[in-house]
Amino acid sequence: MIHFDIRRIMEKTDVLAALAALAQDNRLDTFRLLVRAGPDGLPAGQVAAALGLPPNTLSFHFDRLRQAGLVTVRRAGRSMIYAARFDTMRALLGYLTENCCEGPPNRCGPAGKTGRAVILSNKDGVA
Amino acid sequence: MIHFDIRRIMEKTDVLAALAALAQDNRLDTFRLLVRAGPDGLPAGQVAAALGLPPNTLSFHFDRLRQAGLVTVRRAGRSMIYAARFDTMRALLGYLTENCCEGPPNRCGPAGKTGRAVILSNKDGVA
DNA sequence: GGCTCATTTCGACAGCCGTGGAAATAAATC
DNA sequence: GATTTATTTCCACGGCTGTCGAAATGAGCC
Repeated sequence: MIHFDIRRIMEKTDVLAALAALAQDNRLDTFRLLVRAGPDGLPAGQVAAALGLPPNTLSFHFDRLRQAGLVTVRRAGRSMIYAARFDTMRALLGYLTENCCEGPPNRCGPAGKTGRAVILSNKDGVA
Repeated sequence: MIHFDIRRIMEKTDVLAALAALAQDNRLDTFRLLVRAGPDGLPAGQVAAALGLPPNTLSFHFDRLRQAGLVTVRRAGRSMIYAARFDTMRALLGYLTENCCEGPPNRCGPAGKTGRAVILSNKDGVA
């Protein structure tokens, strides 16, 4: 049996756009909300209400997310319905895993397995 | 048998910092280079040479990466040696997978399995 | 101590970002 | 067509970002 795995590898420029889109408080919240909402998405107003953002500000952020390929829009009556694009998110994770997690050898397999403790938030970054 | 999986979950603020740190051309390049270099890291000058960046500019970016917890520094003679922090990267991927990839149900399992094609870079984001 | 090499800090600058008020557009409802 | 509702576009503003020249720091070497 043959698998069609015709999946375009994400270009670095796309990755940068997606990262920049998610690297903002309100946008990350927005995207997470859409993710939880699933593929049917949510009307803009509902997101605005949930996050307590003025509609024009939110519109600005939606535009960023859309240009980064992280959400889709469709119109339903007078509402604009935004939905997360899981394919892009998956591609982003793929890129990060492949390019930013594997020295030789892969250092980003599931962490728990080895029983090694992972201490985070060492802001100084001094070893 | 008992596993010690004592791993601090990344806070949203840490996630934002890491995303912002990676969402920049030169910094993403820098980090990828360090990842490929593995846990021994690379002296700053070597990175500067590889990427063709003036040393002060690179220093600026290293600082961002360090504050985001994505790299460590140690001094060796007169060189500063930077190394990628795989634990942070792993935590970031964990956060993104959990918070930005699972609607109900998880939509970010490995893509190829279903044979579904994944078309990317639809900049318009119109379905 | 003086000299050189590696890197960081300082200071300045143009440009992008996030925000929100006000006006414009788009669609339903009467 | 007029009104209401949902959302976007326009505009302006303060603040942060990325860059780089110039000076400062730090470490090895003679």
